[in-house]
Amino acid sequence: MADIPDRRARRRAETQAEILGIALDVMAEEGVAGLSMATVARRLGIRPPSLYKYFPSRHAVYDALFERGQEGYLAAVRGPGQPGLRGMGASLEAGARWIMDNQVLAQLLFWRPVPGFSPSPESYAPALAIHEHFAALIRDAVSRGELHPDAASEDGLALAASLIAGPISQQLANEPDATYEEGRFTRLVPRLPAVFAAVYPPP
Amino acid sequence: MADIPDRRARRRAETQAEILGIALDVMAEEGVAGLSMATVARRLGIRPPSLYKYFPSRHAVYDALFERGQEGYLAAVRGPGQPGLRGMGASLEAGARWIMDNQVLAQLLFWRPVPGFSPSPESYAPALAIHEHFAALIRDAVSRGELHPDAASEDGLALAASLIAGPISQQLANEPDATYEEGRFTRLVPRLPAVFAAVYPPP
DNA sequence: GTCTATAAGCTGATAGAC
DNA sequence: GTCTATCAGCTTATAGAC
Repeated sequence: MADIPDRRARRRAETQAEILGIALDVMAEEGVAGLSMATVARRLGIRPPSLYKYFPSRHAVYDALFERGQEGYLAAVRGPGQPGLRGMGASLEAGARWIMDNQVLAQLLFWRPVPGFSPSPESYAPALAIHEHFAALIRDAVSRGELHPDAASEDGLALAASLIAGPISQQLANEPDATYEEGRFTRLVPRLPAVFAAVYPPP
Repeated sequence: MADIPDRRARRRAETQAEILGIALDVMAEEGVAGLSMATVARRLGIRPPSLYKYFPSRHAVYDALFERGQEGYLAAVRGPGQPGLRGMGASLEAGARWIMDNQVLAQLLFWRPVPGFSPSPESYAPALAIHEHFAALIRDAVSRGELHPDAASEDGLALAASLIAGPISQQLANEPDATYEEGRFTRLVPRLPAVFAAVYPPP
């Protein structure tokens, strides 16, 4: 008998995951801000009121997607697991690929397309881990003598974040349908470590 | 008698401009995608149907704003009118300031926040002039021996566009309320010509 | 947990009198 | 050119029966 609540919780979690998947589909078709609870309910095959048993509001759906997105992006940039400047390049490329494969989530994470929605602190937490991941890679590259120590300064980190945001932002806005390989701007991503090293050459 | 149609046309153009101004206010408050014709009409003090005498659809309002934005941004980057690498820096800074001062228009221009809206070819035309403006500045810097000739290649232009898009995108998403001077990312803009020159040093 | 029913209000857009 | 009236439909969200 004790496992029945577990099964219920599992079913519930599965339904919630299904709802988030449908929500992503709707956002891909109608725009990130065009998410409608009624549309999601229709596609899931339930009535709109029943949806509110799983998510108390539309914003709660956005918040869950925001968290899922942050965790997906964090996992992507952590994936390569190589050290130093080479590791930075691998992380940037993995992150760029994840963004091109998850454009809707990326818009939710990196732009502000939904009026009135701000992520909850819990959902925002992985963003800090992402920042720390790149900071650690840069510190590692500095200690290996691949970069000038100033690269690990606040300005250096801001520049690194901007270097990756640039091509990604251009690609999403101008050629959203291109693959990572085809993209006129994603093609620049492998060059970014060299750009960064040119700005902060080792002493 | 012949001037009466002119006066009518002028009044009409004034009303249209007023409508676009109100639309910008609404978008600033409700999000770019949250523009509502009824809200604009209410604030202008007319009934919603009357609005359709000035703009045939909601998309037409977006299109007019898109064009106004492109022209404003073009005027901003053309403003400095200095040559070479120094001129590139001045244009980038002027463009970044314009964007921070016109964030709603910038979102419409550089992101894709409105599902189903694509600018008409006429409204998109100034974008080509903007591209050509920066291409000419880079060619000029090359001919002055400030940059390697490769800077004027397609990849070089894409990199230049990405270098400016990066800090701007980060600033808008992470610290939209900061001024140009305060911003953690806009602060990087004056360094961008040097970054570009470090990637394409003269031979 | 899902349903019916419904609230309360919004939307973009149009017809036709004045 | 602006108005009233209205269409046809949508929205988020809730109450309460089953």
